[in-house]
Amino acid sequence: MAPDSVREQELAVALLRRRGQRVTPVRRAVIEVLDQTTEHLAAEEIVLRVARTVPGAHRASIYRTLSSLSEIGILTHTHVAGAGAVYHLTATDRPGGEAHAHLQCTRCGRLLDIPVDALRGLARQLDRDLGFELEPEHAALMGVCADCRAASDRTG
Amino acid sequence: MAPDSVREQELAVALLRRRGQRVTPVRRAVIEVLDQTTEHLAAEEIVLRVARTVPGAHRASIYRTLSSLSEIGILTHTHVAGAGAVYHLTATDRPGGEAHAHLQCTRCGRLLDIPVDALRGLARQLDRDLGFELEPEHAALMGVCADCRAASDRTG
DNA sequence: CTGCTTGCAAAGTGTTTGCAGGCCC
DNA sequence: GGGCCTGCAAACACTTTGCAAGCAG
Repeated sequence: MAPDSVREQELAVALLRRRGQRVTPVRRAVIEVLDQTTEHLAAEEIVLRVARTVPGAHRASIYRTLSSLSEIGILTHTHVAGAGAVYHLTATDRPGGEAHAHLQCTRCGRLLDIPVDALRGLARQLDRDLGFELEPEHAALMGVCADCRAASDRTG
Repeated sequence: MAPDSVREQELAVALLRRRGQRVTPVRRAVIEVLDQTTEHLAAEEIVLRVARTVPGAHRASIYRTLSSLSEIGILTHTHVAGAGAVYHLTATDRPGGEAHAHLQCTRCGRLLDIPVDALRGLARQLDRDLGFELEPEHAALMGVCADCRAASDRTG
């Protein structure tokens, strides 16, 4: 495991403590699982992976953990069509961990990341016009990805 | 019922026929329910309202209808956090039926409409950079609404 | 020790599916 | 009449909840 990862996990753990939350094996495991990937994992997938290090860990505890960690801001979750919520560590300075927004293809369901900067203009506009504070990381924009467009061009 | 509504429904029915789909009481009822409101209705709410005109209508049939009508393009659905999908008639020229995108508040869950024009610039950018065709009506952007921001300003 | 967290089981919500019969066209 | 749609019931996927025991601090 890269030193960066260890540091990342410790930061998260420290944040937990600072918020008066307890550091338990389940919580450590959830953080570790999410720290070991840049993917967006569904709760069920996290359950599976946590089971590898904490065999007894129960589904419900993990859901509760995901919820607590999201509240504190350690995790970010996005609701995607057809798959419930997906989770990832809130972006920090770790490599590949830049803040990003999400695009989802309505045809193939694939999830794409885009830099939050792409939404900066829109965010400013919504704030100015409606007083709405956009949370770009939380955004899930739907549409048709390049591959699926190409496919339908061929089909007619 | 306004003449506009009647015409709107007939357009939908005609479109159904044109696509070789059958026009049944359940389908008529679903279209009628959605035509009588500008709200975004959850499937379950549609089930309730359809029951008023077609008492025997079954949940499953209505879900299947919602899915068929969405495929044809008569309906548009948006996935919202914590409430599954919400449906509305695809925007046409009817009053209050302009195409719109959706904002959802992460605090209070409220759904706000914004004109699709607000996303025009972003859509162009995504198309140019990624070949991604944004479907603005399908978009559900998350953030904090003005009311909730005001509330948290007060609370600290 | 105190009480936040966990494990367990069951219920809850939202949606889908297989099948036989019914109705639209 | 042929076959798309419907009603029914059960299954499904995802998540939440009440409770007693356990462990972190």
